[in-house]
Formats: sequence, C-alpha cells, structure tokens
Amino acid sequence: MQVVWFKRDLRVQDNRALAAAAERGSVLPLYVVEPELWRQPDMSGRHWAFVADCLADLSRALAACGQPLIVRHGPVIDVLAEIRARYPVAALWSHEETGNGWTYARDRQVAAWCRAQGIAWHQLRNHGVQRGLRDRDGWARAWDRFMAEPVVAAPALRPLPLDPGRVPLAADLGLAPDPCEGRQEGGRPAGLERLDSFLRARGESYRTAMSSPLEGRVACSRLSPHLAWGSLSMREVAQATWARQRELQRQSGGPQARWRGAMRSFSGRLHWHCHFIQKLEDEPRIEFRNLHPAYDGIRPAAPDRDRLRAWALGETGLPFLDACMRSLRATGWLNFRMRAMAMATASYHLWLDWRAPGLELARLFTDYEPGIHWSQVQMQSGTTGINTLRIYNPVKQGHDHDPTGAFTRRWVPELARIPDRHLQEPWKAENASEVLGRAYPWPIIDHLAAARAARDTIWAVRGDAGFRERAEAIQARHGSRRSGIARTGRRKPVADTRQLGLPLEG
DNA sequence: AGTGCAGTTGACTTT
DNA sequence: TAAAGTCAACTGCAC
Repeated sequence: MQVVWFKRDLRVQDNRALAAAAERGSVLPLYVVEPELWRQPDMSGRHWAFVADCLADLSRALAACGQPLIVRHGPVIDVLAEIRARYPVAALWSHEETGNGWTYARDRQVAAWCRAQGIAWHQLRNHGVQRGLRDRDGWARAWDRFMAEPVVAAPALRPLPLDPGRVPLAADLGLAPDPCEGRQEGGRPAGLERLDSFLRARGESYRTAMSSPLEGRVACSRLSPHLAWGSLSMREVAQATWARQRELQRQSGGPQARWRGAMRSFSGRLHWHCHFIQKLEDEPRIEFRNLHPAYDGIRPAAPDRDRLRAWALGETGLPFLDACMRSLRATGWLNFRMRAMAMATASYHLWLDWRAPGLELARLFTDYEPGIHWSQVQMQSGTTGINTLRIYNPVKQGHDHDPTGAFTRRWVPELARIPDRHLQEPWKAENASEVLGRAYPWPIIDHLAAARAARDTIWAVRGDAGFRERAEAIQARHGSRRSGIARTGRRKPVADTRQLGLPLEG
C-alpha cells in the first residue's frame, strides 16, 4: 500500500506525490486532522474553513479518480500505525513542507517512526523551495527549470474498502469563532477561476492598482491562499502566466503594453514567493528569533496588551491603519503594501516585539504561508539587518493610497462627520472633540514622535561594533543574488559585491 | 529685457 | 514595499 499524505498540497492535478505513488500500486489518499496543529497560536478558524473547502473538493476529485479522500483524526503517527495494522504499507508519500516549528518537529517524528518501521518516506519538492540548499547561487535558474517541467495529470486509483471519515467543523477542533464574511473560497474550482480571471481580465491594472487597498482587491491575483494550501500548484500558475505572456508577445501594439508589464511584474513575484519560503526552510529559527541578534532585547519581551489589542482590532485612532486592520479581519486579505505598513506600525510606532503581532497577522491571513510570513515580519520589523529600514507614515500612506478616502470611510464609519481634508488626521479637525474620545479613539500614540524614536534606536543598533560583519554573513546566506545587500555607508558597491561573490547589480 | 526672489520640482543622500 | 533632508535647477512674478 502506498500512503499519500496530503498536507499543503490539496489537489490531484500536478501532484507528483500522488502520481508517483499511483505508479507503484494501490494508493490510500490520506488527510490527517491534527488537533494539536490547530491549537498552535498561528492557526485560526479561517485557515480551517479554507482547508475544509479544499478537502471537500479534493475528496470529490479523488473520488473521480477512483478512491475518495480518507480523513482521519489524531496524531499522524497514531493514524499511520492504525493503517499499518490493516495494510502492509510500502511507502509514505508527501510533499516537503516548510511549515512552522510544530510541523517541523512533527515531521522529524514521522521520519523517525518511518525509519523504525522500515517504511520509506518520499518527500517531493514543493514549489521552488530546495531542501538542503547550500547557497543561493543559481537559485532563480533552478526555479525556472523546475516550473517548466511538465504538469502531471491526476492518476486513476483503485477503490479501497475504507470509511472515508468526516471533515470536522472548526468548533470540533476547539478553534475560536472566527467570522470572516469576506473570506475567499477554497478548492480548485475557485482557484482556477481566480487564475483565469486574473490572466484574462482583472490583471491589466495590476502594476498600478496593487498598492491600493481598494483596487488591489480586484487587480491582484488573489491566488495566495490557493498556493498556500495547494489547491493550485505553483507550476500550473507559472506555466499559465508564461503562456499568457507568449500570447501577449504575439499581439503587437500599444494597448497590450499594460498587460505585458503586468504579467512581467507578476511572474517576478512568483519567484519571490519561493524566495521567501526558502529563508525559513534554510533557517527555521526565524519564526522565533531575530535574524540579526543585535536587535535582541531592544523591545520589551512581553507585549503591551493595550497597544497590541488596539492595533489588532483597528482601534489605534490612526484611521488608515485601523481601516486596513478592520478590512483584514473581515476578509482575510490585505494587499502587500498595507501588510507591510501594518507590521511596521506594530514594530516601530507601537514598539511591540514582532512575535505577538506576527502571530495575530498569521491568524488573520487566510493565505498564511509560514515561510513568507515570518520572513516578511522580520523584514518589516527591521530585524534582518540586511534590509533598508522602511518606517511607514500611516497618515501619508492614507493620503497616497486612499486619496478619495473611500476605503478609510468604508471601514471607519465613525468618522462620517469628519471632513475629507482631515480624514487621515481627524485630531486636526475643528469638530474633533465631537467624534474623538466618543465614537472613535484619539490616537493612542503621536505617530511622528514614535517613528522618530524608533528610527533613532534602530540606527543606533546598526552602528554598534560587529553589526556589519554579521549582516554580511546573513546576506551571503539569505540575500537575493540580484538585489545585493542594502548599502548604508559610502563604501564602494563594486568592491563589496566582489567580496561577497555576487554578480553586479542590474 | 534682465534681475532678484520666493516657491516648486526632482534627483540624490541620509537616517 | 519609506521618509526626510539637501541641493541645484527651474518657474512665475514683481519691478
């Protein structure tokens, strides 16, 4: 018996674990509901809801192949032991998972169990992430090669006399109620619809609209939860994008210029997806510890509960920031730029250690992908040591990305009586005291003073002895080969890049 | 018509 | 995926 263990690869198409297992004999397609996983602080009801959509669809798709999904509850090893008691298990098949600390530890236990039982566990490469990578040289080319390989079809399966089991409700898993009215639907039909409508219609204004919290909702691909939970494979998405690019190349002329730019930009971002996951794969501790240790201890270890709560609920008194957080809570999605701003305000303006706000965001993003998430959290908190500091001004971002105020007003209706010109800084309105302190809070911080204080502290750390040497080591291991290290001084970039063995920029 | 000047714009640097 | 500061060039306008 070949056991195919589905994790974050909830599809039958282009599923190499499933296809390879089916070539070798009878397949038992298994999903294990692990109660302990769903008790982890980065997991939430909206993740489960999306996964449950995917499981329902996966089971239908597997049934069409000949054998529906087998759903079991409990620790994976217990479930596998039960299966082994009934069938001789020749091998376990799955995709490599770059998950959180809990799934990493669980996978090591599963590996040990398989060894002890004499069961081969085949873990196939997932996305463009490489396990056991030594350095980043040639990484992008390897990504292209892997994504260009043929998509594998869904195999035919022999039916098994097994109870398919049941997909539980979030409440059965002890998950806190997590209403998310605007959550994206999981499953492959929804994913394929997103892919097609993005490449054919919605994507045209991608480059300009992606920075807007309102327009981005339509103009961004919205494929992220499907890639995170595997209802689509990265290869399928990459190949569909390349096909669309070739089609646009054939159609000459100006009207397609916008489309071509959008698709170029989008395919670049598909690399970045895996580039960030690779960091967590290479260094799992970035989920818990500052990538650059010089930042250890600069923020209080225990988060200020009031600040954290106000930030998480969208009650800081900074309208645009609050609108972003409320929108995220209600829909499970926020565009990239606003995610960066939300994390940066928690880390810089509110001076919260990134771990607690990072967990909050992990639970709120339907598309929570641990590798991307924790890499981004650290980058936006300035604790990597290799990225430029980006301290966002929530008022300026509001003016720049919500010029009409439509987004802010939609999510912060308490400000209805504040005139447009003061919407982003209601404390400056003449009628401020009619609204603030009543329906909507006064700002909990002076954001300009807070940004200044944060910047001064961070830059002081950067000047400390030994900071730079450590940063260069981090760059050598994790940095993109195209961007090079963020330069802070007047040192000659050419000399530096040679020293690091990097190609010249450009 | 040329000059002086305040205000603006954009490229570039610094934090 | 930042923002603030610096500086030179430019603009509009009064005289």
